[in-house]
Amino acid sequence: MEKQTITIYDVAREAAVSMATVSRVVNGNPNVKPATRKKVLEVIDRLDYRPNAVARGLASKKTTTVGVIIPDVTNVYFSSLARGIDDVASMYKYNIILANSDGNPQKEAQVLNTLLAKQVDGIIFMGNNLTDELRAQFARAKTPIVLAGSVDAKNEVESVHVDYVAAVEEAVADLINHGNKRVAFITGPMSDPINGEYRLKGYKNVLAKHGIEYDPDLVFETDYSYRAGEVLWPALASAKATAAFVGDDELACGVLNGAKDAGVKVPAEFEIITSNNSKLTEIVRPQLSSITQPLYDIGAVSMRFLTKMMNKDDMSSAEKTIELPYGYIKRASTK
Amino acid sequence: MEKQTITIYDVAREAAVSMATVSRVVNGNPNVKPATRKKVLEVIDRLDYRPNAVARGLASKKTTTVGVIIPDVTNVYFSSLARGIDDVASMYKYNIILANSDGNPQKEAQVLNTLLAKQVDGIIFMGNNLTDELRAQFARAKTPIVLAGSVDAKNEVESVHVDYVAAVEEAVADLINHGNKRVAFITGPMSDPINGEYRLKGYKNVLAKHGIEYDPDLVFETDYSYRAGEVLWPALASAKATAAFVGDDELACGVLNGAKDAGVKVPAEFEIITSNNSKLTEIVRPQLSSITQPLYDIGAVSMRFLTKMMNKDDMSSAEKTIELPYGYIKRASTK
DNA sequence: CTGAAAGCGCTAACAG
DNA sequence: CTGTTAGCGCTTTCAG
Repeated sequence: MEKQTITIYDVAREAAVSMATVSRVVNGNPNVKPATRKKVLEVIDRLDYRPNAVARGLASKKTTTVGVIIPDVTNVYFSSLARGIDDVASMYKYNIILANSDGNPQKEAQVLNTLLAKQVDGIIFMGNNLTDELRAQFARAKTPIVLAGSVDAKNEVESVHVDYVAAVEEAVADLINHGNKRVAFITGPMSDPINGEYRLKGYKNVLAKHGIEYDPDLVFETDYSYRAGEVLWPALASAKATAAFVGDDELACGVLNGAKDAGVKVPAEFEIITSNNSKLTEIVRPQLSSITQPLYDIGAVSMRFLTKMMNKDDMSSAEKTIELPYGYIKRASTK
Repeated sequence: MEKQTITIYDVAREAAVSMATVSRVVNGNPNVKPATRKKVLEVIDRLDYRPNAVARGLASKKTTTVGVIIPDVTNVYFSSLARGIDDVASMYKYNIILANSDGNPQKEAQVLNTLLAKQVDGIIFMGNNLTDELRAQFARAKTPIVLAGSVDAKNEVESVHVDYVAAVEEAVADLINHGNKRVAFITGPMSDPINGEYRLKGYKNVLAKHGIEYDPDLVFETDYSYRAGEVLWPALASAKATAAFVGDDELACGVLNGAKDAGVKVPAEFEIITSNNSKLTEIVRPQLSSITQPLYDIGAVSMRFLTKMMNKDDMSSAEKTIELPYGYIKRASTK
């Protein structure tokens, strides 16, 4: 019942060379005579030798694995990022340790700790709200970190995302150009700077640009759920909103269905623009017009960025923030 | 610029004890005098010492990380399982290395290899179709493995899932009881035994039980996509189907919308039952009746199962297969 | 209850 | 081009 692990030493003995040589061929070091390389390779194959990555990690101080902190894999927004991350990670021979945090600062801190204990070479963080404590922990850790699809309000840690301000400006401007004077602003928690800072700023900007006064009654802060949107209609109606910008697709589907269930015609009587262009936007009827974000790419670029940071210790020259282009797709929920 | 890592040795020196003692307190070994424990703890705290999990892994031959092979995190079915897995994993102090395989046998084999190289303590595999080669690789590896929400047609590998045969029987029986004589069977690839073997068997069973002849024209093998379902209506119509069992929610949404767009009334003229009860079922109109599977629980139970396997080497007594109960929820897409 | 010492399997100088 | 020799940081007997 023993777990007869065969080691580099076994290979060395069988091939009648030193461990160093075996190590060299395993790591593709060119300084090995083709003949001996061939011999070693044969033995490796015969013995079915598989290098122990843990030992290698201890000796080389590199684990070729990166930690990924995600609020919830079940959320398509984040899982899309995660997919992008994993794809380029494996492209660069890295593996991903995935940990759900529920956006809970306590869990995030805890997870970050075990990730560091496991000696990950880098970390990708997705989270709505970067607390000061966490930022401090990041600073202390000498491990490269990048925020994916998230922002650091204080801009201290590197990140990749889209220009949320501009995206919202464009969306809301469209709504206003359709004649809407009262456009609702519906998002998740304002504690997330994406909502409370950038998107809101964009919203206010366009309003000002069009000489419309900002009315707090048109701002709805909810959580990111279908249900939250579904029950929102009465409130929207009494606020006399005739259109809405929504910060999340699931939430938008709820708003849409809530309105429809109340007999409201979309887009004739009420227009909706959502933010993530996930599959949901095409599944509901009418299909939702949406800001488009290159979710997969944000993940992919984040990981690519991280690989660069993990290679050179000198990143001083590079920008801390990478902004990817957003877009807009018109569907049937707007005129 | 140096990465001043502080080790167990530093702690030992500062606390004026041996490494062994430090190790004991770190690992909660009771054989330490409270006084010395306290002293060590203080030093650990003062030095901000964090045990190196890699070194620990090498010495103890346990990494407290398990590998998770998933077709695509972006798919809600699988990400739900993954969430369940991660939650109980972290409950047991394990971390997850998550790797996407796209259900591609080659990638699966490759990923499995690197997972083993990284000395994971166990593996959870989600995949549609377990090839013989992979099964062989599993057998060779001395690492515990369990299939989550997936089946091994040959029943050699431990797994947890629902009774697919019975679930489909129930769903289709319901449709037949509503007077439907021609019920379509729409699923993803038949190469997945869940579809080609279990579900299809369930479908045929009920048909037989109700004296209805099996008609291959009513069987639609597509891929798991919204689009695939959307374009299916013409074929369904010409096959004279009046109801359908669908093996995937996204696919079902496509079928539903395709039918609706063709002016078909659901459920009056066409009934639909889908299989995974994901959020999608509640977002479309009419909402979809669905078989319910405890996805999160399947993941959670799989991981729990795995922890048991990782602890005792003796698993001979236990069942290889854990079957979780499925359910059925009636919504508006059936009469 | 505590310490000494031998590795875990591999990489990385450093010689040659 | 190849071998020797130290470790990497921690766990784990084995003594005492």
